[in-house]
Amino acid sequence: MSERGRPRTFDRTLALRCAMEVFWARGYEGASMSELTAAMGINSPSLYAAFGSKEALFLEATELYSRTEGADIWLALEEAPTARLAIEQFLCLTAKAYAQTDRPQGCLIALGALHQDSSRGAICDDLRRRRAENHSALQKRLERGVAEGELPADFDCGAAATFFATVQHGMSIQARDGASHAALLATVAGAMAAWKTMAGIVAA
Amino acid sequence: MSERGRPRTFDRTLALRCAMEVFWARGYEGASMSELTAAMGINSPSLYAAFGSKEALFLEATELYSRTEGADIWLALEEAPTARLAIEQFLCLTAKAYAQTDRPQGCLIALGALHQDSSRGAICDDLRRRRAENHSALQKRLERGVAEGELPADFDCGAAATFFATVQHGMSIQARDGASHAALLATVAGAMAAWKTMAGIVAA
DNA sequence: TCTTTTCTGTGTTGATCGATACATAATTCA
DNA sequence: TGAATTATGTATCGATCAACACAGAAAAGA
Repeated sequence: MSERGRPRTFDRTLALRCAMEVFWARGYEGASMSELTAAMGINSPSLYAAFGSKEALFLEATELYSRTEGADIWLALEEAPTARLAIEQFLCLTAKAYAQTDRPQGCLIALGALHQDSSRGAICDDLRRRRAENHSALQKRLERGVAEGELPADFDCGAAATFFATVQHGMSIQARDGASHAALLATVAGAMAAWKTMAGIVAA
Repeated sequence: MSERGRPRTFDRTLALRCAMEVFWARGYEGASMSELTAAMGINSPSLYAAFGSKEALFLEATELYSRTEGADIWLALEEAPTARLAIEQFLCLTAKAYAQTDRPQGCLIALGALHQDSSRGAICDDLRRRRAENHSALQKRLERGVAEGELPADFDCGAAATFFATVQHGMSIQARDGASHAALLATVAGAMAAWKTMAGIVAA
């Protein structure tokens, strides 16, 4: 915990947030070191001293993204009184977040590194793991709905979680195409229209 | 139509198909010239003589992709007897295509260039235009369903087209995560579960 | 004050990027 | 056959990539 040596002249967390925005807008390999250092307001050696490598910086940036940008969405999923409201809140908050124009559109975790490359397997694996965690969170919330009697016992929580996660991923591409909040809500409405049938048919 | 000069020693169409697969797997900027020339079996000057530039090659590759890989999906959309079957076929054929393991997973047009960059606006614009065309094709098929009395007059064809197009885009990411055919069909089932509600609520 | 430690800015590294110069080979036209 | 034309292979081009060497600057401990 000592502070020997020359102190850092930049805010590490703030610099990380700037890096996150660059990765968010450009993707992992689309973000060049010069673009990153320019956005962070530091020189390349300072970046490497503070974060290790471009790859390590990206992993820290996605971790920050998960903790900040995605927090309210996944919190709402847990705290909504019913599974149906949980999914609806989850999708509506996604639509709201993806439509904001003061930041990159869509999701860093969904779009950050879709093209596998031998040299960046760790990046792809990390994002894939986070997407799998999101799917798991959806599935668990649905299973809670089953346990609480809201959904029928034979409701296929895994398949439903896959569907809603896929809709959210599609919304990232939709947002990248410049979709408005209203257009994203049209997708949400479509996804929620499936709810009644999914829960009902199995129950009937 | 003359054939003056030394004849080309490679099959231009075959080389283009190889380039298409590289772009499909790696994305536009993820595909390097050395990777492209290796896959095409030619040297860099031959590539530039035959196609002009990396950007022009990509545009030709996406055109080939549209005409070949996507053809049956969009043909089924037009030829299905009802709008409902058209959408179902559209999604089922998508699931089948995206799950094939002998080619890259997901859609080249959906995933080819998601990260806007000043130096490749033409690429993004072209793919965005093709995605908009796909949305338009879905909307027109739904409007035909309205005209033919299958769907209520006030059915929101634009919103529904947005929803189904978004589901298809999400399936590209799902496929990139290694989803099986069955997993993709779970998403299709979810999307089709929305149909009854979407058509019914408006009609009621 | 002096040593140690850590950070900063300049400048540069080898590798790779997309794209070509150039000489040669292979074909058509005259 | 010879001139014109086009493709091929080798060998690069300048620019940019991610990453780092190095010397000087700024702090703490002695």
